[in-house]
Amino acid sequence: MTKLSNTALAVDRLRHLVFTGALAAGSDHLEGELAAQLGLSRTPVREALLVLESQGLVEVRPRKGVRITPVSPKDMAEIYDVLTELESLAARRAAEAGYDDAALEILAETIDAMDRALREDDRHAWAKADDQFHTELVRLGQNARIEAIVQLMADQVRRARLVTLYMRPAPVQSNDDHRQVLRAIASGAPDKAAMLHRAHREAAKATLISLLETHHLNHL
Amino acid sequence: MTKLSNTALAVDRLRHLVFTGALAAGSDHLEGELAAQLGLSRTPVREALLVLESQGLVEVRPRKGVRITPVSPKDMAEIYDVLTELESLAARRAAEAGYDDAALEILAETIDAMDRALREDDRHAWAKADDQFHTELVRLGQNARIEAIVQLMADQVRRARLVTLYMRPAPVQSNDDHRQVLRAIASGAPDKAAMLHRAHREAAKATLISLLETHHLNHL
DNA sequence: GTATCGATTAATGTATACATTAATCTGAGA
DNA sequence: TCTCAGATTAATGTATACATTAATCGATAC
Repeated sequence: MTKLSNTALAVDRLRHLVFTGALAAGSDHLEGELAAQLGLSRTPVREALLVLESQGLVEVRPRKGVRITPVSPKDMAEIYDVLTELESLAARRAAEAGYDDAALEILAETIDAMDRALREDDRHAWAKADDQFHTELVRLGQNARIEAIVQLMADQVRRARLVTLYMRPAPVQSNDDHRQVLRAIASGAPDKAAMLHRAHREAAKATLISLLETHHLNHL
Repeated sequence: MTKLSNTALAVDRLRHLVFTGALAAGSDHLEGELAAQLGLSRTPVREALLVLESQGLVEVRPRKGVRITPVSPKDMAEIYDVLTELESLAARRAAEAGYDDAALEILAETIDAMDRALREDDRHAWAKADDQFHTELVRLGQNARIEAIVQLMADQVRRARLVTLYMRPAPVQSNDDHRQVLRAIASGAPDKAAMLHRAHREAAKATLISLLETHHLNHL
């Protein structure tokens, strides 16, 4: 196991604190306090905060502390729009690439895992498998920039899901959507794959936004 | 004029050095040397390099110096694919927004500037106005994340244009494309605006890639 | 009572000294 | 001659001391 630099370590641990909600959205924190909390000097913590800022997770506001960036319903709409466009292109490119069943094995497995999670009513396992489907789909699209951007956007969605995961009925439709997208890719139908995936993301966007608005969740 | 921090200053100056080619693509540089060159200590330079790394302009490679990230034709294809998707959505959203002529004034002006530049055969002025069109288009799309991502991708394109700007015939078609996109937005035709802009970007991608390949420009 | 100017202070910004590390060099032994 | 262990070294990584700055508090003048 190769040793991490303290900066990399600080990035990991701060990300974890944000994603678990230990550092709440909208809250402010001083560099010195965060450094003390992590048992490091300010230098690696400052560097970590710059990285997290470029990932959109915090805002460094001189003399006011770093703020954990809150995400509003409008932000979520923006994020889903980006995901919709870029993942749909990835689905198209994956279908164009002519992958055989072996190459699509991982994608198929994520759908199986989602089915299993749904049967056992394990939402966390479902969310994890759902993430893996989207990650693998984008990987198959063979565009490193799309992979990186989608990863950033997915991070933000994950923060919202902390709150919403248990609020809605079992996401049966998603599993079905994924299966259809996989079929379109396997059969080499780019337009169909793109269109199906677009519909999948647009439906997810509508569901999430209305959930956030209904529950008055204005900053996650 | 509000004073910049040395970190922000280092970001600006290093970006400038990269965009002018003073720091060549693929070249390696030590933190200490860059700091000396800028007349700063290593601390703000290190911080600036982290920012530039998140922008995809450099890669920090411990003990080997920071490398100015080279951009290959494959990279350019990736970049254009991202631009195509996100800008086309922006064009669609701009058309949906129902802007009046006053709100579209800036966009129209950039096209006039492109026409003028073309008449005077001033390629730099043309490129600048072209950038402004795309920036303004995306602004009208009202998605801050798309604005940020497009800005990053456009930065990379700018590096390639350093080399290619004078290699090809006068870009007459672009001005016409822009005018058509503007018309579609002004007349509130989202599908048409998106489709026209997509075609515009796809044509630009094809032109650039073939130019790079013809001239064997494998890392810019 | 209020507004403004200045002192105070608490935070970030910066330089620097030092620790750590991985690449290179060197020399002894096979 | 080749290999490998250890020393050397040149770079980055980290802590810390100090400089700078903007917010706050308070005193004074109106």
